[in-house]
Amino acid sequence: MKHIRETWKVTVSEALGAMAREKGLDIATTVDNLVLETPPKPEMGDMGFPLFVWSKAFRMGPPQIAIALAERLAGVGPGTAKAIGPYLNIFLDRAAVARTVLDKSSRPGYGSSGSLAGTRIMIEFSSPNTNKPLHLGHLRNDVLGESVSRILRANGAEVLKINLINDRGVHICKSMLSYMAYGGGRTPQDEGKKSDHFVGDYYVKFNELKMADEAAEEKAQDLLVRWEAGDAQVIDLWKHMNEWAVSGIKTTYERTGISFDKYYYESQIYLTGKEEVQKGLANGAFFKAEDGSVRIDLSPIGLDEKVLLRKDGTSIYMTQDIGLAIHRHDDWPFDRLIYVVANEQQYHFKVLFHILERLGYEWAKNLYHLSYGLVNLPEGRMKTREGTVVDADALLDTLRDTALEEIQAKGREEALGDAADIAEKVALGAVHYYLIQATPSKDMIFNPQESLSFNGDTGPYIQYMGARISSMLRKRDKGEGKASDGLVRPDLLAKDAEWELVRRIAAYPEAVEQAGAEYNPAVVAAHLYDLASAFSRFYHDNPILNSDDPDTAATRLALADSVRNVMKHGLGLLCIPFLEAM
RNA sequence: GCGUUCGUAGCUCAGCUGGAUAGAGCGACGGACUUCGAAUCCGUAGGUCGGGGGUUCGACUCCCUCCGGACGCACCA
Repeated sequence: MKHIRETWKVTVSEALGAMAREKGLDIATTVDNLVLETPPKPEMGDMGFPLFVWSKAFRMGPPQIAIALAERLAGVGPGTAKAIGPYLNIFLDRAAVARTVLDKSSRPGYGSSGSLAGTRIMIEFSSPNTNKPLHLGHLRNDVLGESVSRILRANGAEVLKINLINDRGVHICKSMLSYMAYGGGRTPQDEGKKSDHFVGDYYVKFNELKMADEAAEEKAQDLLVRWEAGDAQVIDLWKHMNEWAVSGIKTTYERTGISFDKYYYESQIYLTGKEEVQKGLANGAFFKAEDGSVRIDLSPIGLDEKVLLRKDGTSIYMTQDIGLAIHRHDDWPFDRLIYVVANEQQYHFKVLFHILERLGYEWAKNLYHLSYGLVNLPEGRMKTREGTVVDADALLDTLRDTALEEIQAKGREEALGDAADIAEKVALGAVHYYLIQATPSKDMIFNPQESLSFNGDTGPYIQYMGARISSMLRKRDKGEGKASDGLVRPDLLAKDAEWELVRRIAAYPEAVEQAGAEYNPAVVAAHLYDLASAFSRFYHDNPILNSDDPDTAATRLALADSVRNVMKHGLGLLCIPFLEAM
């Protein structure tokens, strides 16, 4: 489909150029000046060139230009050019296009491309703290990062997914201190709790501790100092609690299908970057302030000053990130490094990227902050202090249970075999789709009930369409219907109803490409929903397996199979399980 | 105060980077199961695209300005 568009762009720009020469006009008629879009209605054609811009130069009305072009291009293909008002629209040869689309889309990798072949992209996401379990906000980060990674890979990029575990700092010490006070040496196993929740509960209990002990905050600070000094007792406890937290978090990753190629631990790298700052001081990128701290003047980007090393020489968050970025580029030279981090840190990244540029790293321009918005609830904002944070595991459990109830209510347990497993996958599809369908940069409201709804723009709806098609194909394979007596005939797909599906299948690879270029999985999500709903309409109105005519049955089943292939591929990119039945 | 960002149907979101009559879903109302799974489908109502200027043949889209929300503006991470 894409090459057809490119061909027509060249054809039309050349025709415009020829027209200009004949009229003795000097007009720049390059392909770049041509806009090609999709007409709002299928009966207007498959693609169209608006001709308004050429009006002045040619001293002709756009409709006249359209007519002149259509005459000039009579007989030129692929398809036919027609003047429709101020537009030159292209009507494709549906049977011919259907033939190639059906052929391509019946192959496994359909939707993948090489548009990013040869590029190495590092992507950092999730980056949890080890003092509490994952919550709804993390789920957005995780599915965004994982999905973008998969989309980039589908476009041919070499991707390295990394996770920076935030395993040190005062917040970690707080849960440790709380455990020292209330834990009594107990383990997650003792209490029968998922280990990250076990740790998180002590972090919450720190609030109680503060009530009981006014010096709690100071003691936490003190614990941090002892940790940095390598105090054996502190380190030992830290290791235990950290392991509990991390292993629990990894369990949730497994549950949601998130994975990483490499883990970085803040405890191991928090001292890096100091040398780099010294180098910057030496070459004049930074300066030493009167109080002895090392700073950078950010006036070139309209900001103030930023401290990079405290007067006592200790480093801060920024220092660490400078060192880490350089370290990573040495480790694995990338063409692009994407940080999937909430939008509240956009200032941090703006400064970080600028600093790296000032330090003279030309690759600094290849750093990108994939900023995403907060997830709120219909009831309002999630607040840690008010205990309104939605725990990721609990949310998935609730949705899974609701889905299971629905399966039971429909009496489909028998047909499914492992109903609990299906319910879990529906829950996952519900959450992931809901989180991914909104534009990443915007804040969003997550409505759990709505996400699980089986009709509307949801994950389960798309899963359901996939299951229905799968069901049909199973029946064909068992010999039901007349399809096996028929031939697949693409010419039967030229009617509006079928063509609607063909063009969506044809456009799918471009959606994947666009999603990759924009780092926006929502593009794929929207495409899948459109496809699913178009298919739903189609099979409601038209018999497929049960067509009386064998050729029609065979052809429509082939079309359904292609729809299914696209869904499978697309849902895979969005971390949503494809279901054969539900 | 400064910076970034968002404001589209009652609610949740799209809108192909400036083009054809601004679209979906939910909710509301009304329809469709002796037929491939009704966890579905169809129809109706609902809009001054936050307000006002400007650029353009053409603006939800670009510029300015005001209003409203969010987030930042640490020697926290």
